Amino acid sequence: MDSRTVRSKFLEYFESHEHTIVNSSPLVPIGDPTLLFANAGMNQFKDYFLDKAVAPYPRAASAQKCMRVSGKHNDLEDVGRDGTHHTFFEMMGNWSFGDYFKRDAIEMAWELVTVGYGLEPERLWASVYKDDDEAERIWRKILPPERILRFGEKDNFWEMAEVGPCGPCSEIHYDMGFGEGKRPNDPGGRFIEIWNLVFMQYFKDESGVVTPLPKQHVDTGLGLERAVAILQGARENYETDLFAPIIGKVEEITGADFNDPDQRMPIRVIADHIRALAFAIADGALPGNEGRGYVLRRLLRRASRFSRKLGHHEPMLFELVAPLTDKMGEVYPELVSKNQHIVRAIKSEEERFAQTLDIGIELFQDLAKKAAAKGDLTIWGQDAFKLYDTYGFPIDLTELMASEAGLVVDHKGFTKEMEKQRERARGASLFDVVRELGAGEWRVLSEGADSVFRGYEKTELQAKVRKYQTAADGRIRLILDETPFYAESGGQVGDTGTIEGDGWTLEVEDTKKDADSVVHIGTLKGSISASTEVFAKVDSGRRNAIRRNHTATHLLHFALRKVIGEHVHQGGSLVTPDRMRFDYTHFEAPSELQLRKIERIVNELAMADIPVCSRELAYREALDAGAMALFGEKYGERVRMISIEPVSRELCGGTHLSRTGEMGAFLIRAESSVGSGLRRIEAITGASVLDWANEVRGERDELKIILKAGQSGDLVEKARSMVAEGKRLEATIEELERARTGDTADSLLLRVVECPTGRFIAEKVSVAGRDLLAQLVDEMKGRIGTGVVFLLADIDGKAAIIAGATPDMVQRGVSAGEIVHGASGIMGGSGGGRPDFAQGGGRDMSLADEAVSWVRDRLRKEFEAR
RNA sequence: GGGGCCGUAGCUCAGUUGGGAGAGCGCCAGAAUCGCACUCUGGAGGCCGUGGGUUCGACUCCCAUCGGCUCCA
Repeated sequence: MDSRTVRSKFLEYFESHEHTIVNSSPLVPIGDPTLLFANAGMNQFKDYFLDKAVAPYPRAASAQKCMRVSGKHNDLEDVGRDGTHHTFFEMMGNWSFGDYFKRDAIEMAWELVTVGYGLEPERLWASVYKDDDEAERIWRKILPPERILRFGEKDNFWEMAEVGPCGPCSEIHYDMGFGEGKRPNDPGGRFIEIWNLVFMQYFKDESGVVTPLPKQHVDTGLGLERAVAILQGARENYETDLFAPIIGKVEEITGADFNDPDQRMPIRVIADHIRALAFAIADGALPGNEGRGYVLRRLLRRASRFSRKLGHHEPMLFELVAPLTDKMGEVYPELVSKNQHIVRAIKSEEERFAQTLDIGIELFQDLAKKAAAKGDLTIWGQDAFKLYDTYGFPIDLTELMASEAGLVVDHKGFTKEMEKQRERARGASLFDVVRELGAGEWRVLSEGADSVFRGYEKTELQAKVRKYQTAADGRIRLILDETPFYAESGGQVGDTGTIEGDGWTLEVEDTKKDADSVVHIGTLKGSISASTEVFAKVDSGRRNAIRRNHTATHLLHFALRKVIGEHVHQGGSLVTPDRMRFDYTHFEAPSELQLRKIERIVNELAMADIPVCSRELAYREALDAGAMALFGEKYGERVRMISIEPVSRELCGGTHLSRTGEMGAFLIRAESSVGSGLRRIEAITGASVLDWANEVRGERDELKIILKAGQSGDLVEKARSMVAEGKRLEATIEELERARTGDTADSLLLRVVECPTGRFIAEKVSVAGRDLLAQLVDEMKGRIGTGVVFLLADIDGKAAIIAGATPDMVQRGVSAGEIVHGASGIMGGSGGGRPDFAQGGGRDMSLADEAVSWVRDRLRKEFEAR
């Protein structure tokens, strides 16, 4: 049975049992900051279990893309060591939202496993939580009692977090028939857990007290890779049809052999990581240096290191995208549509890593040389850590290179440094959590459904207050039964406006979403009374500006694809009343010409004054109609499609114009790079364009006046000639200064003081700059042949002092530095330098003569002494 | 979110207690050649990322900011 059949059998089975089949949510979760990547089938249903939202269907089933690379579920280090751990995998599951419970869940699972998948019942075992008699009773009707086992919290009790829904679970285990172990949960690999059924029936509060939930849910998980391995009789997950094409390609490129025990682990790692990378990138993530991007970077580097272990030093991971896409592209079409993007992202990251390695190797060789010079055979932990921490050079590579050079790495020191680094990061992140606390209790004023959004039709309406609370910063958070306020979502900022009640007004400064509720946040004038009737009014001028910018993003999206190419996809956007920001996938900066073209297309579409239609329909129906769904965005069953025919159909919950003509005008203000493969356009519409034009016009008019270009004069030509003139003048001044310095030099020659053992000049001169003074000192040194030159000049009200001594004088012990030091000290400054050339300065020019005469006295004495 | 490192000529980089901005490659011109390459000679090209501060004086020290790399969360 191939993997596709395993997956489709699962979904078809539950579909035939009244389950709604739900698409996998993207790996990159939006609207859940607690999660780096989707890591379980239930992620997208979390709000239903937490009772924050009502499930639109009583039962559901899905095959969910998952990644476990950080946090509680971190399988990264185990990947490759055995045949069962993965960073990326698919989790199949079925759910009941307050519908069926233990009996149906167990019976359906059993039927699918034995009848649907045809596993021998004799090889199956069940486990239940030690206190769950109900589950055991149900199993007893299916299995002999000796194959039903009870386990404690560790194996058979599930909780979402420290606080939240929890409950016992029951697992189905399969006896592989080989390997060690006598019964499930024994080490040795003979028994494999294939399906975990979680029965959510309790709620655990802060103090650890467990109370029954009003509604009982079921959450199950059956790992696809594991199921496929069992059904194909494979010894491990990597020997199934899911991985075979990828491994085949690795063998082809590197010449390695998966059956060679030494090469098995590297190949597993590569095959696993490429799947995680490709799927994550397809869902909108990119390798980078923080957050989920950083996880991807680490995955890629780990895979790349292992490909080097196989003796392959060129980028190769990107070539594995093709076999993966062939295998899974039909089920996950994003692999196909983003193919080019995925390949390029991976390839460029591989190249970047190669560069990092090159730099690291050089640094390592420096270290090795230094160690050798000291006769020390150790690479110290601090150095190894610096190599790792600052330059990203992998520690295992440092160790490898060290042993090749006959050196040892101070492993203890390295771990110590690493631990220090962890402590720092932990200490810092704890701080954040504290700040989140401190919001007051909710005060409930009326019961019933809340936050029905009316903002598509109206900007003001009569409403009822449901509840409110005081936030930590003293602002009020308020929820209505229905509202015209749009809550921040899909890049569009929240509305502002007012909510007026009986004797009070809330100035709404921001509107946000909490699960399905619309929270109005603002400052309160007066105090909220018991009467719940209010009048809610959105700042409609601001809203209109937002609508213009939002519709513009859709048109821009179209124009970008038309001018730059179909591979362009929206990566994210920000829509505010003042401007819009649009991130898109592309690998190089568009040319000025392309940008002008894009701008023109959007403006032409605005001038064509096309109607903007919105329609609510089923998600699948919308996709069939060719609507563009953005990756990274979570969609419900019913979606809103915004269409501007014939150029644009997008799923979007935002507020839009009714006709494109209302946009007025569209202007691109900036185009820049956000990161590799992602670029950003910032643009404005409507009156903002006029404001911009006026600003530019104002500047132009001012320039005309300043440059005296007149009404008809050519501003550019004028500016050009002025700059040229400026350059010419600078050159002339420099020449004149130099000539004057020359003159000064001539006249200084007349002021040379002759002593029996040499001569010197100590004078106050007038030059324009410090560098000219230095030149003059050099010049004079040359002219007097042997002796000392001391010059002082007024530069911007402060004294610049420079002295020089000819080499023979230096040999005789004269120090220009000491002279400058003394002279500058007199003038309230300081200075120093080399014996042959020194400079300094003073604050008080009125002491110049005093300083000069001090120098003369000192030099006279020195010359007499020698 | 918390650290570390780096921003100097078109490119790769040097710049040693704060004291006159450098090298190699590339570019331009000249010499040599029938011509090209090599070679030799000369030259152009720098707000030392940006903005503050300390100082007589900052590429150098301090603070902020922007950009790149990197580690931890």
